[in-house]
Amino acid sequence: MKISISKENHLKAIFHLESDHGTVTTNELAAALHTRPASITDMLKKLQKEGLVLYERYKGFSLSQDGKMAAVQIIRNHRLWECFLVDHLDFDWSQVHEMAEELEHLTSRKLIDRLDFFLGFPRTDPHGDPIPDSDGKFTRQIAQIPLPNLLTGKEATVTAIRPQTDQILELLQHKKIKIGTRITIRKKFDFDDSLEIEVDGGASTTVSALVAKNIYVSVQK
Amino acid sequence: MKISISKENHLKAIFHLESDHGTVTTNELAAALHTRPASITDMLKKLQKEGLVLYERYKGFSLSQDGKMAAVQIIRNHRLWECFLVDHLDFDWSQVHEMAEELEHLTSRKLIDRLDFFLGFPRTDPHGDPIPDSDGKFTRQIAQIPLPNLLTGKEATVTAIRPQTDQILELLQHKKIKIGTRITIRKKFDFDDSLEIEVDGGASTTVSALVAKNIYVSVQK
DNA sequence: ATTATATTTTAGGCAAATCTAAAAATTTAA
DNA sequence: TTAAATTTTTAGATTTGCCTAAAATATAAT
Ligand SMILES: [Mn+2]
Ligand SMILES: [Mn+2]
Ligand SMILES: [Mn+2]
Ligand SMILES: [Mn+2]
Repeated sequence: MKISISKENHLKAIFHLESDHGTVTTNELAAALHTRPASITDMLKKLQKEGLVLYERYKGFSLSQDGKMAAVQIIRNHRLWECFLVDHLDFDWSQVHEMAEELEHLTSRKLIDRLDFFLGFPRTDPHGDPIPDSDGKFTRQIAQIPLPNLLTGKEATVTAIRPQTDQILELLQHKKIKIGTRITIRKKFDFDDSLEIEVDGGASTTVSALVAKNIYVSVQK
Repeated sequence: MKISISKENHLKAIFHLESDHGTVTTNELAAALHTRPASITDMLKKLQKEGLVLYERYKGFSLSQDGKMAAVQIIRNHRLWECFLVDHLDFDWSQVHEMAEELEHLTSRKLIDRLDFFLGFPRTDPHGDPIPDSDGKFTRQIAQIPLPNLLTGKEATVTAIRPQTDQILELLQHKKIKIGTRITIRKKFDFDDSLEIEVDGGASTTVSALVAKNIYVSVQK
């Protein structure tokens, strides 16, 4: 009935890779989990026996419905704990991932549901990623676009940074940009695709095309 | 360097049994951990090799200084998480132990120290047990006595319930007695050693000798 | 002081999760 | 369409944490 921590990590990784590029391979999964392809094959056979993945040797694999549900639950745990760490223990988003990697495996369903209540049912984690509800349903996310696609002069809210590296975090922290920050593009420079932006209706600053591409914003709400 | 969850559980159990009756035996430890004596011997050999216990075959064993420090750290984690669960997630003390049993094994020292801060550096957990500080030092506890030893008419504060079973908790919950409750003995009945007590300066109630013996109180503070 | 009882340890095994090296299957390229 | 390269799987080990059954040791009772 209860899934081991290692199995949970495998299911979660499959889920993420599947969401990203529709399909997963043994090698990719091994890389994602810092393990070896042979170990993945071993684990896959066990997960299949438990009905958590559909697997045919040499042909590929994917999560079963049960596997998907299990994965989503862990992702929910992970993201809710990240909220707790950032909002209440005052960590910043670059630090919380590791800790959440452990916290996500706690087995009490009631604990996580109460935590959700305590946090006020947040809809996204500190990185802007959506948090599924207790039944595993992701609420429709508000449409988000990469910052370079935003029309000049139109105000928008930062909803995600992706991918989240320590380096971009450091840069954005310095420029006072985070999830929830309001941004308006003042000027687009065709020369290098850098942008001059206004941050929270105050000072202006310039970001490179690379930085801009990693910032996702939403014009609604 | 890092101690496995199972080893942490062993160290903690040894610590508790040692504190209780000064010494621990293989059988006791096996019972406490719901495992077999042979498994204890195996584990003891490993813990000795790592310098966490002092062990001589057939002669007995005890925690080394390192082992003691590790155990205290886990106990700190356990009790701080119990505080969080009761004070912020609104669980009651009978429910938190299991969850804390998992939470205590999280590896981030910084996490637990921030949690401590978030909680306001509590000195005892919801069961009245003392919480060591980040360096593993237990602050001197205020003197506590079993309720039957309290003088009639002298007001005191409930500081602990021991042992904590679900049954006594249920009873005390019904009578609105918990850690921090103020109690004054109004009458001691010699016939069965039951006590008539006043709870929080309000209504009076009667508790049996057995119940009274499990309630610890402090007159100071 | 023997003998009986209880405790503790060894011997041998098993399941989970990993690994390396080698074999098998698939995919890509010539 | 065969050969080469890549991917995936098997075979065989290892480590950790636990088990049962049997042997060793210590303790208690005649
Ligand atoms: Mn994890
Ligand atoms: Mn996240
Ligand atoms: Mn535990
Ligand atoms: Mn406690």
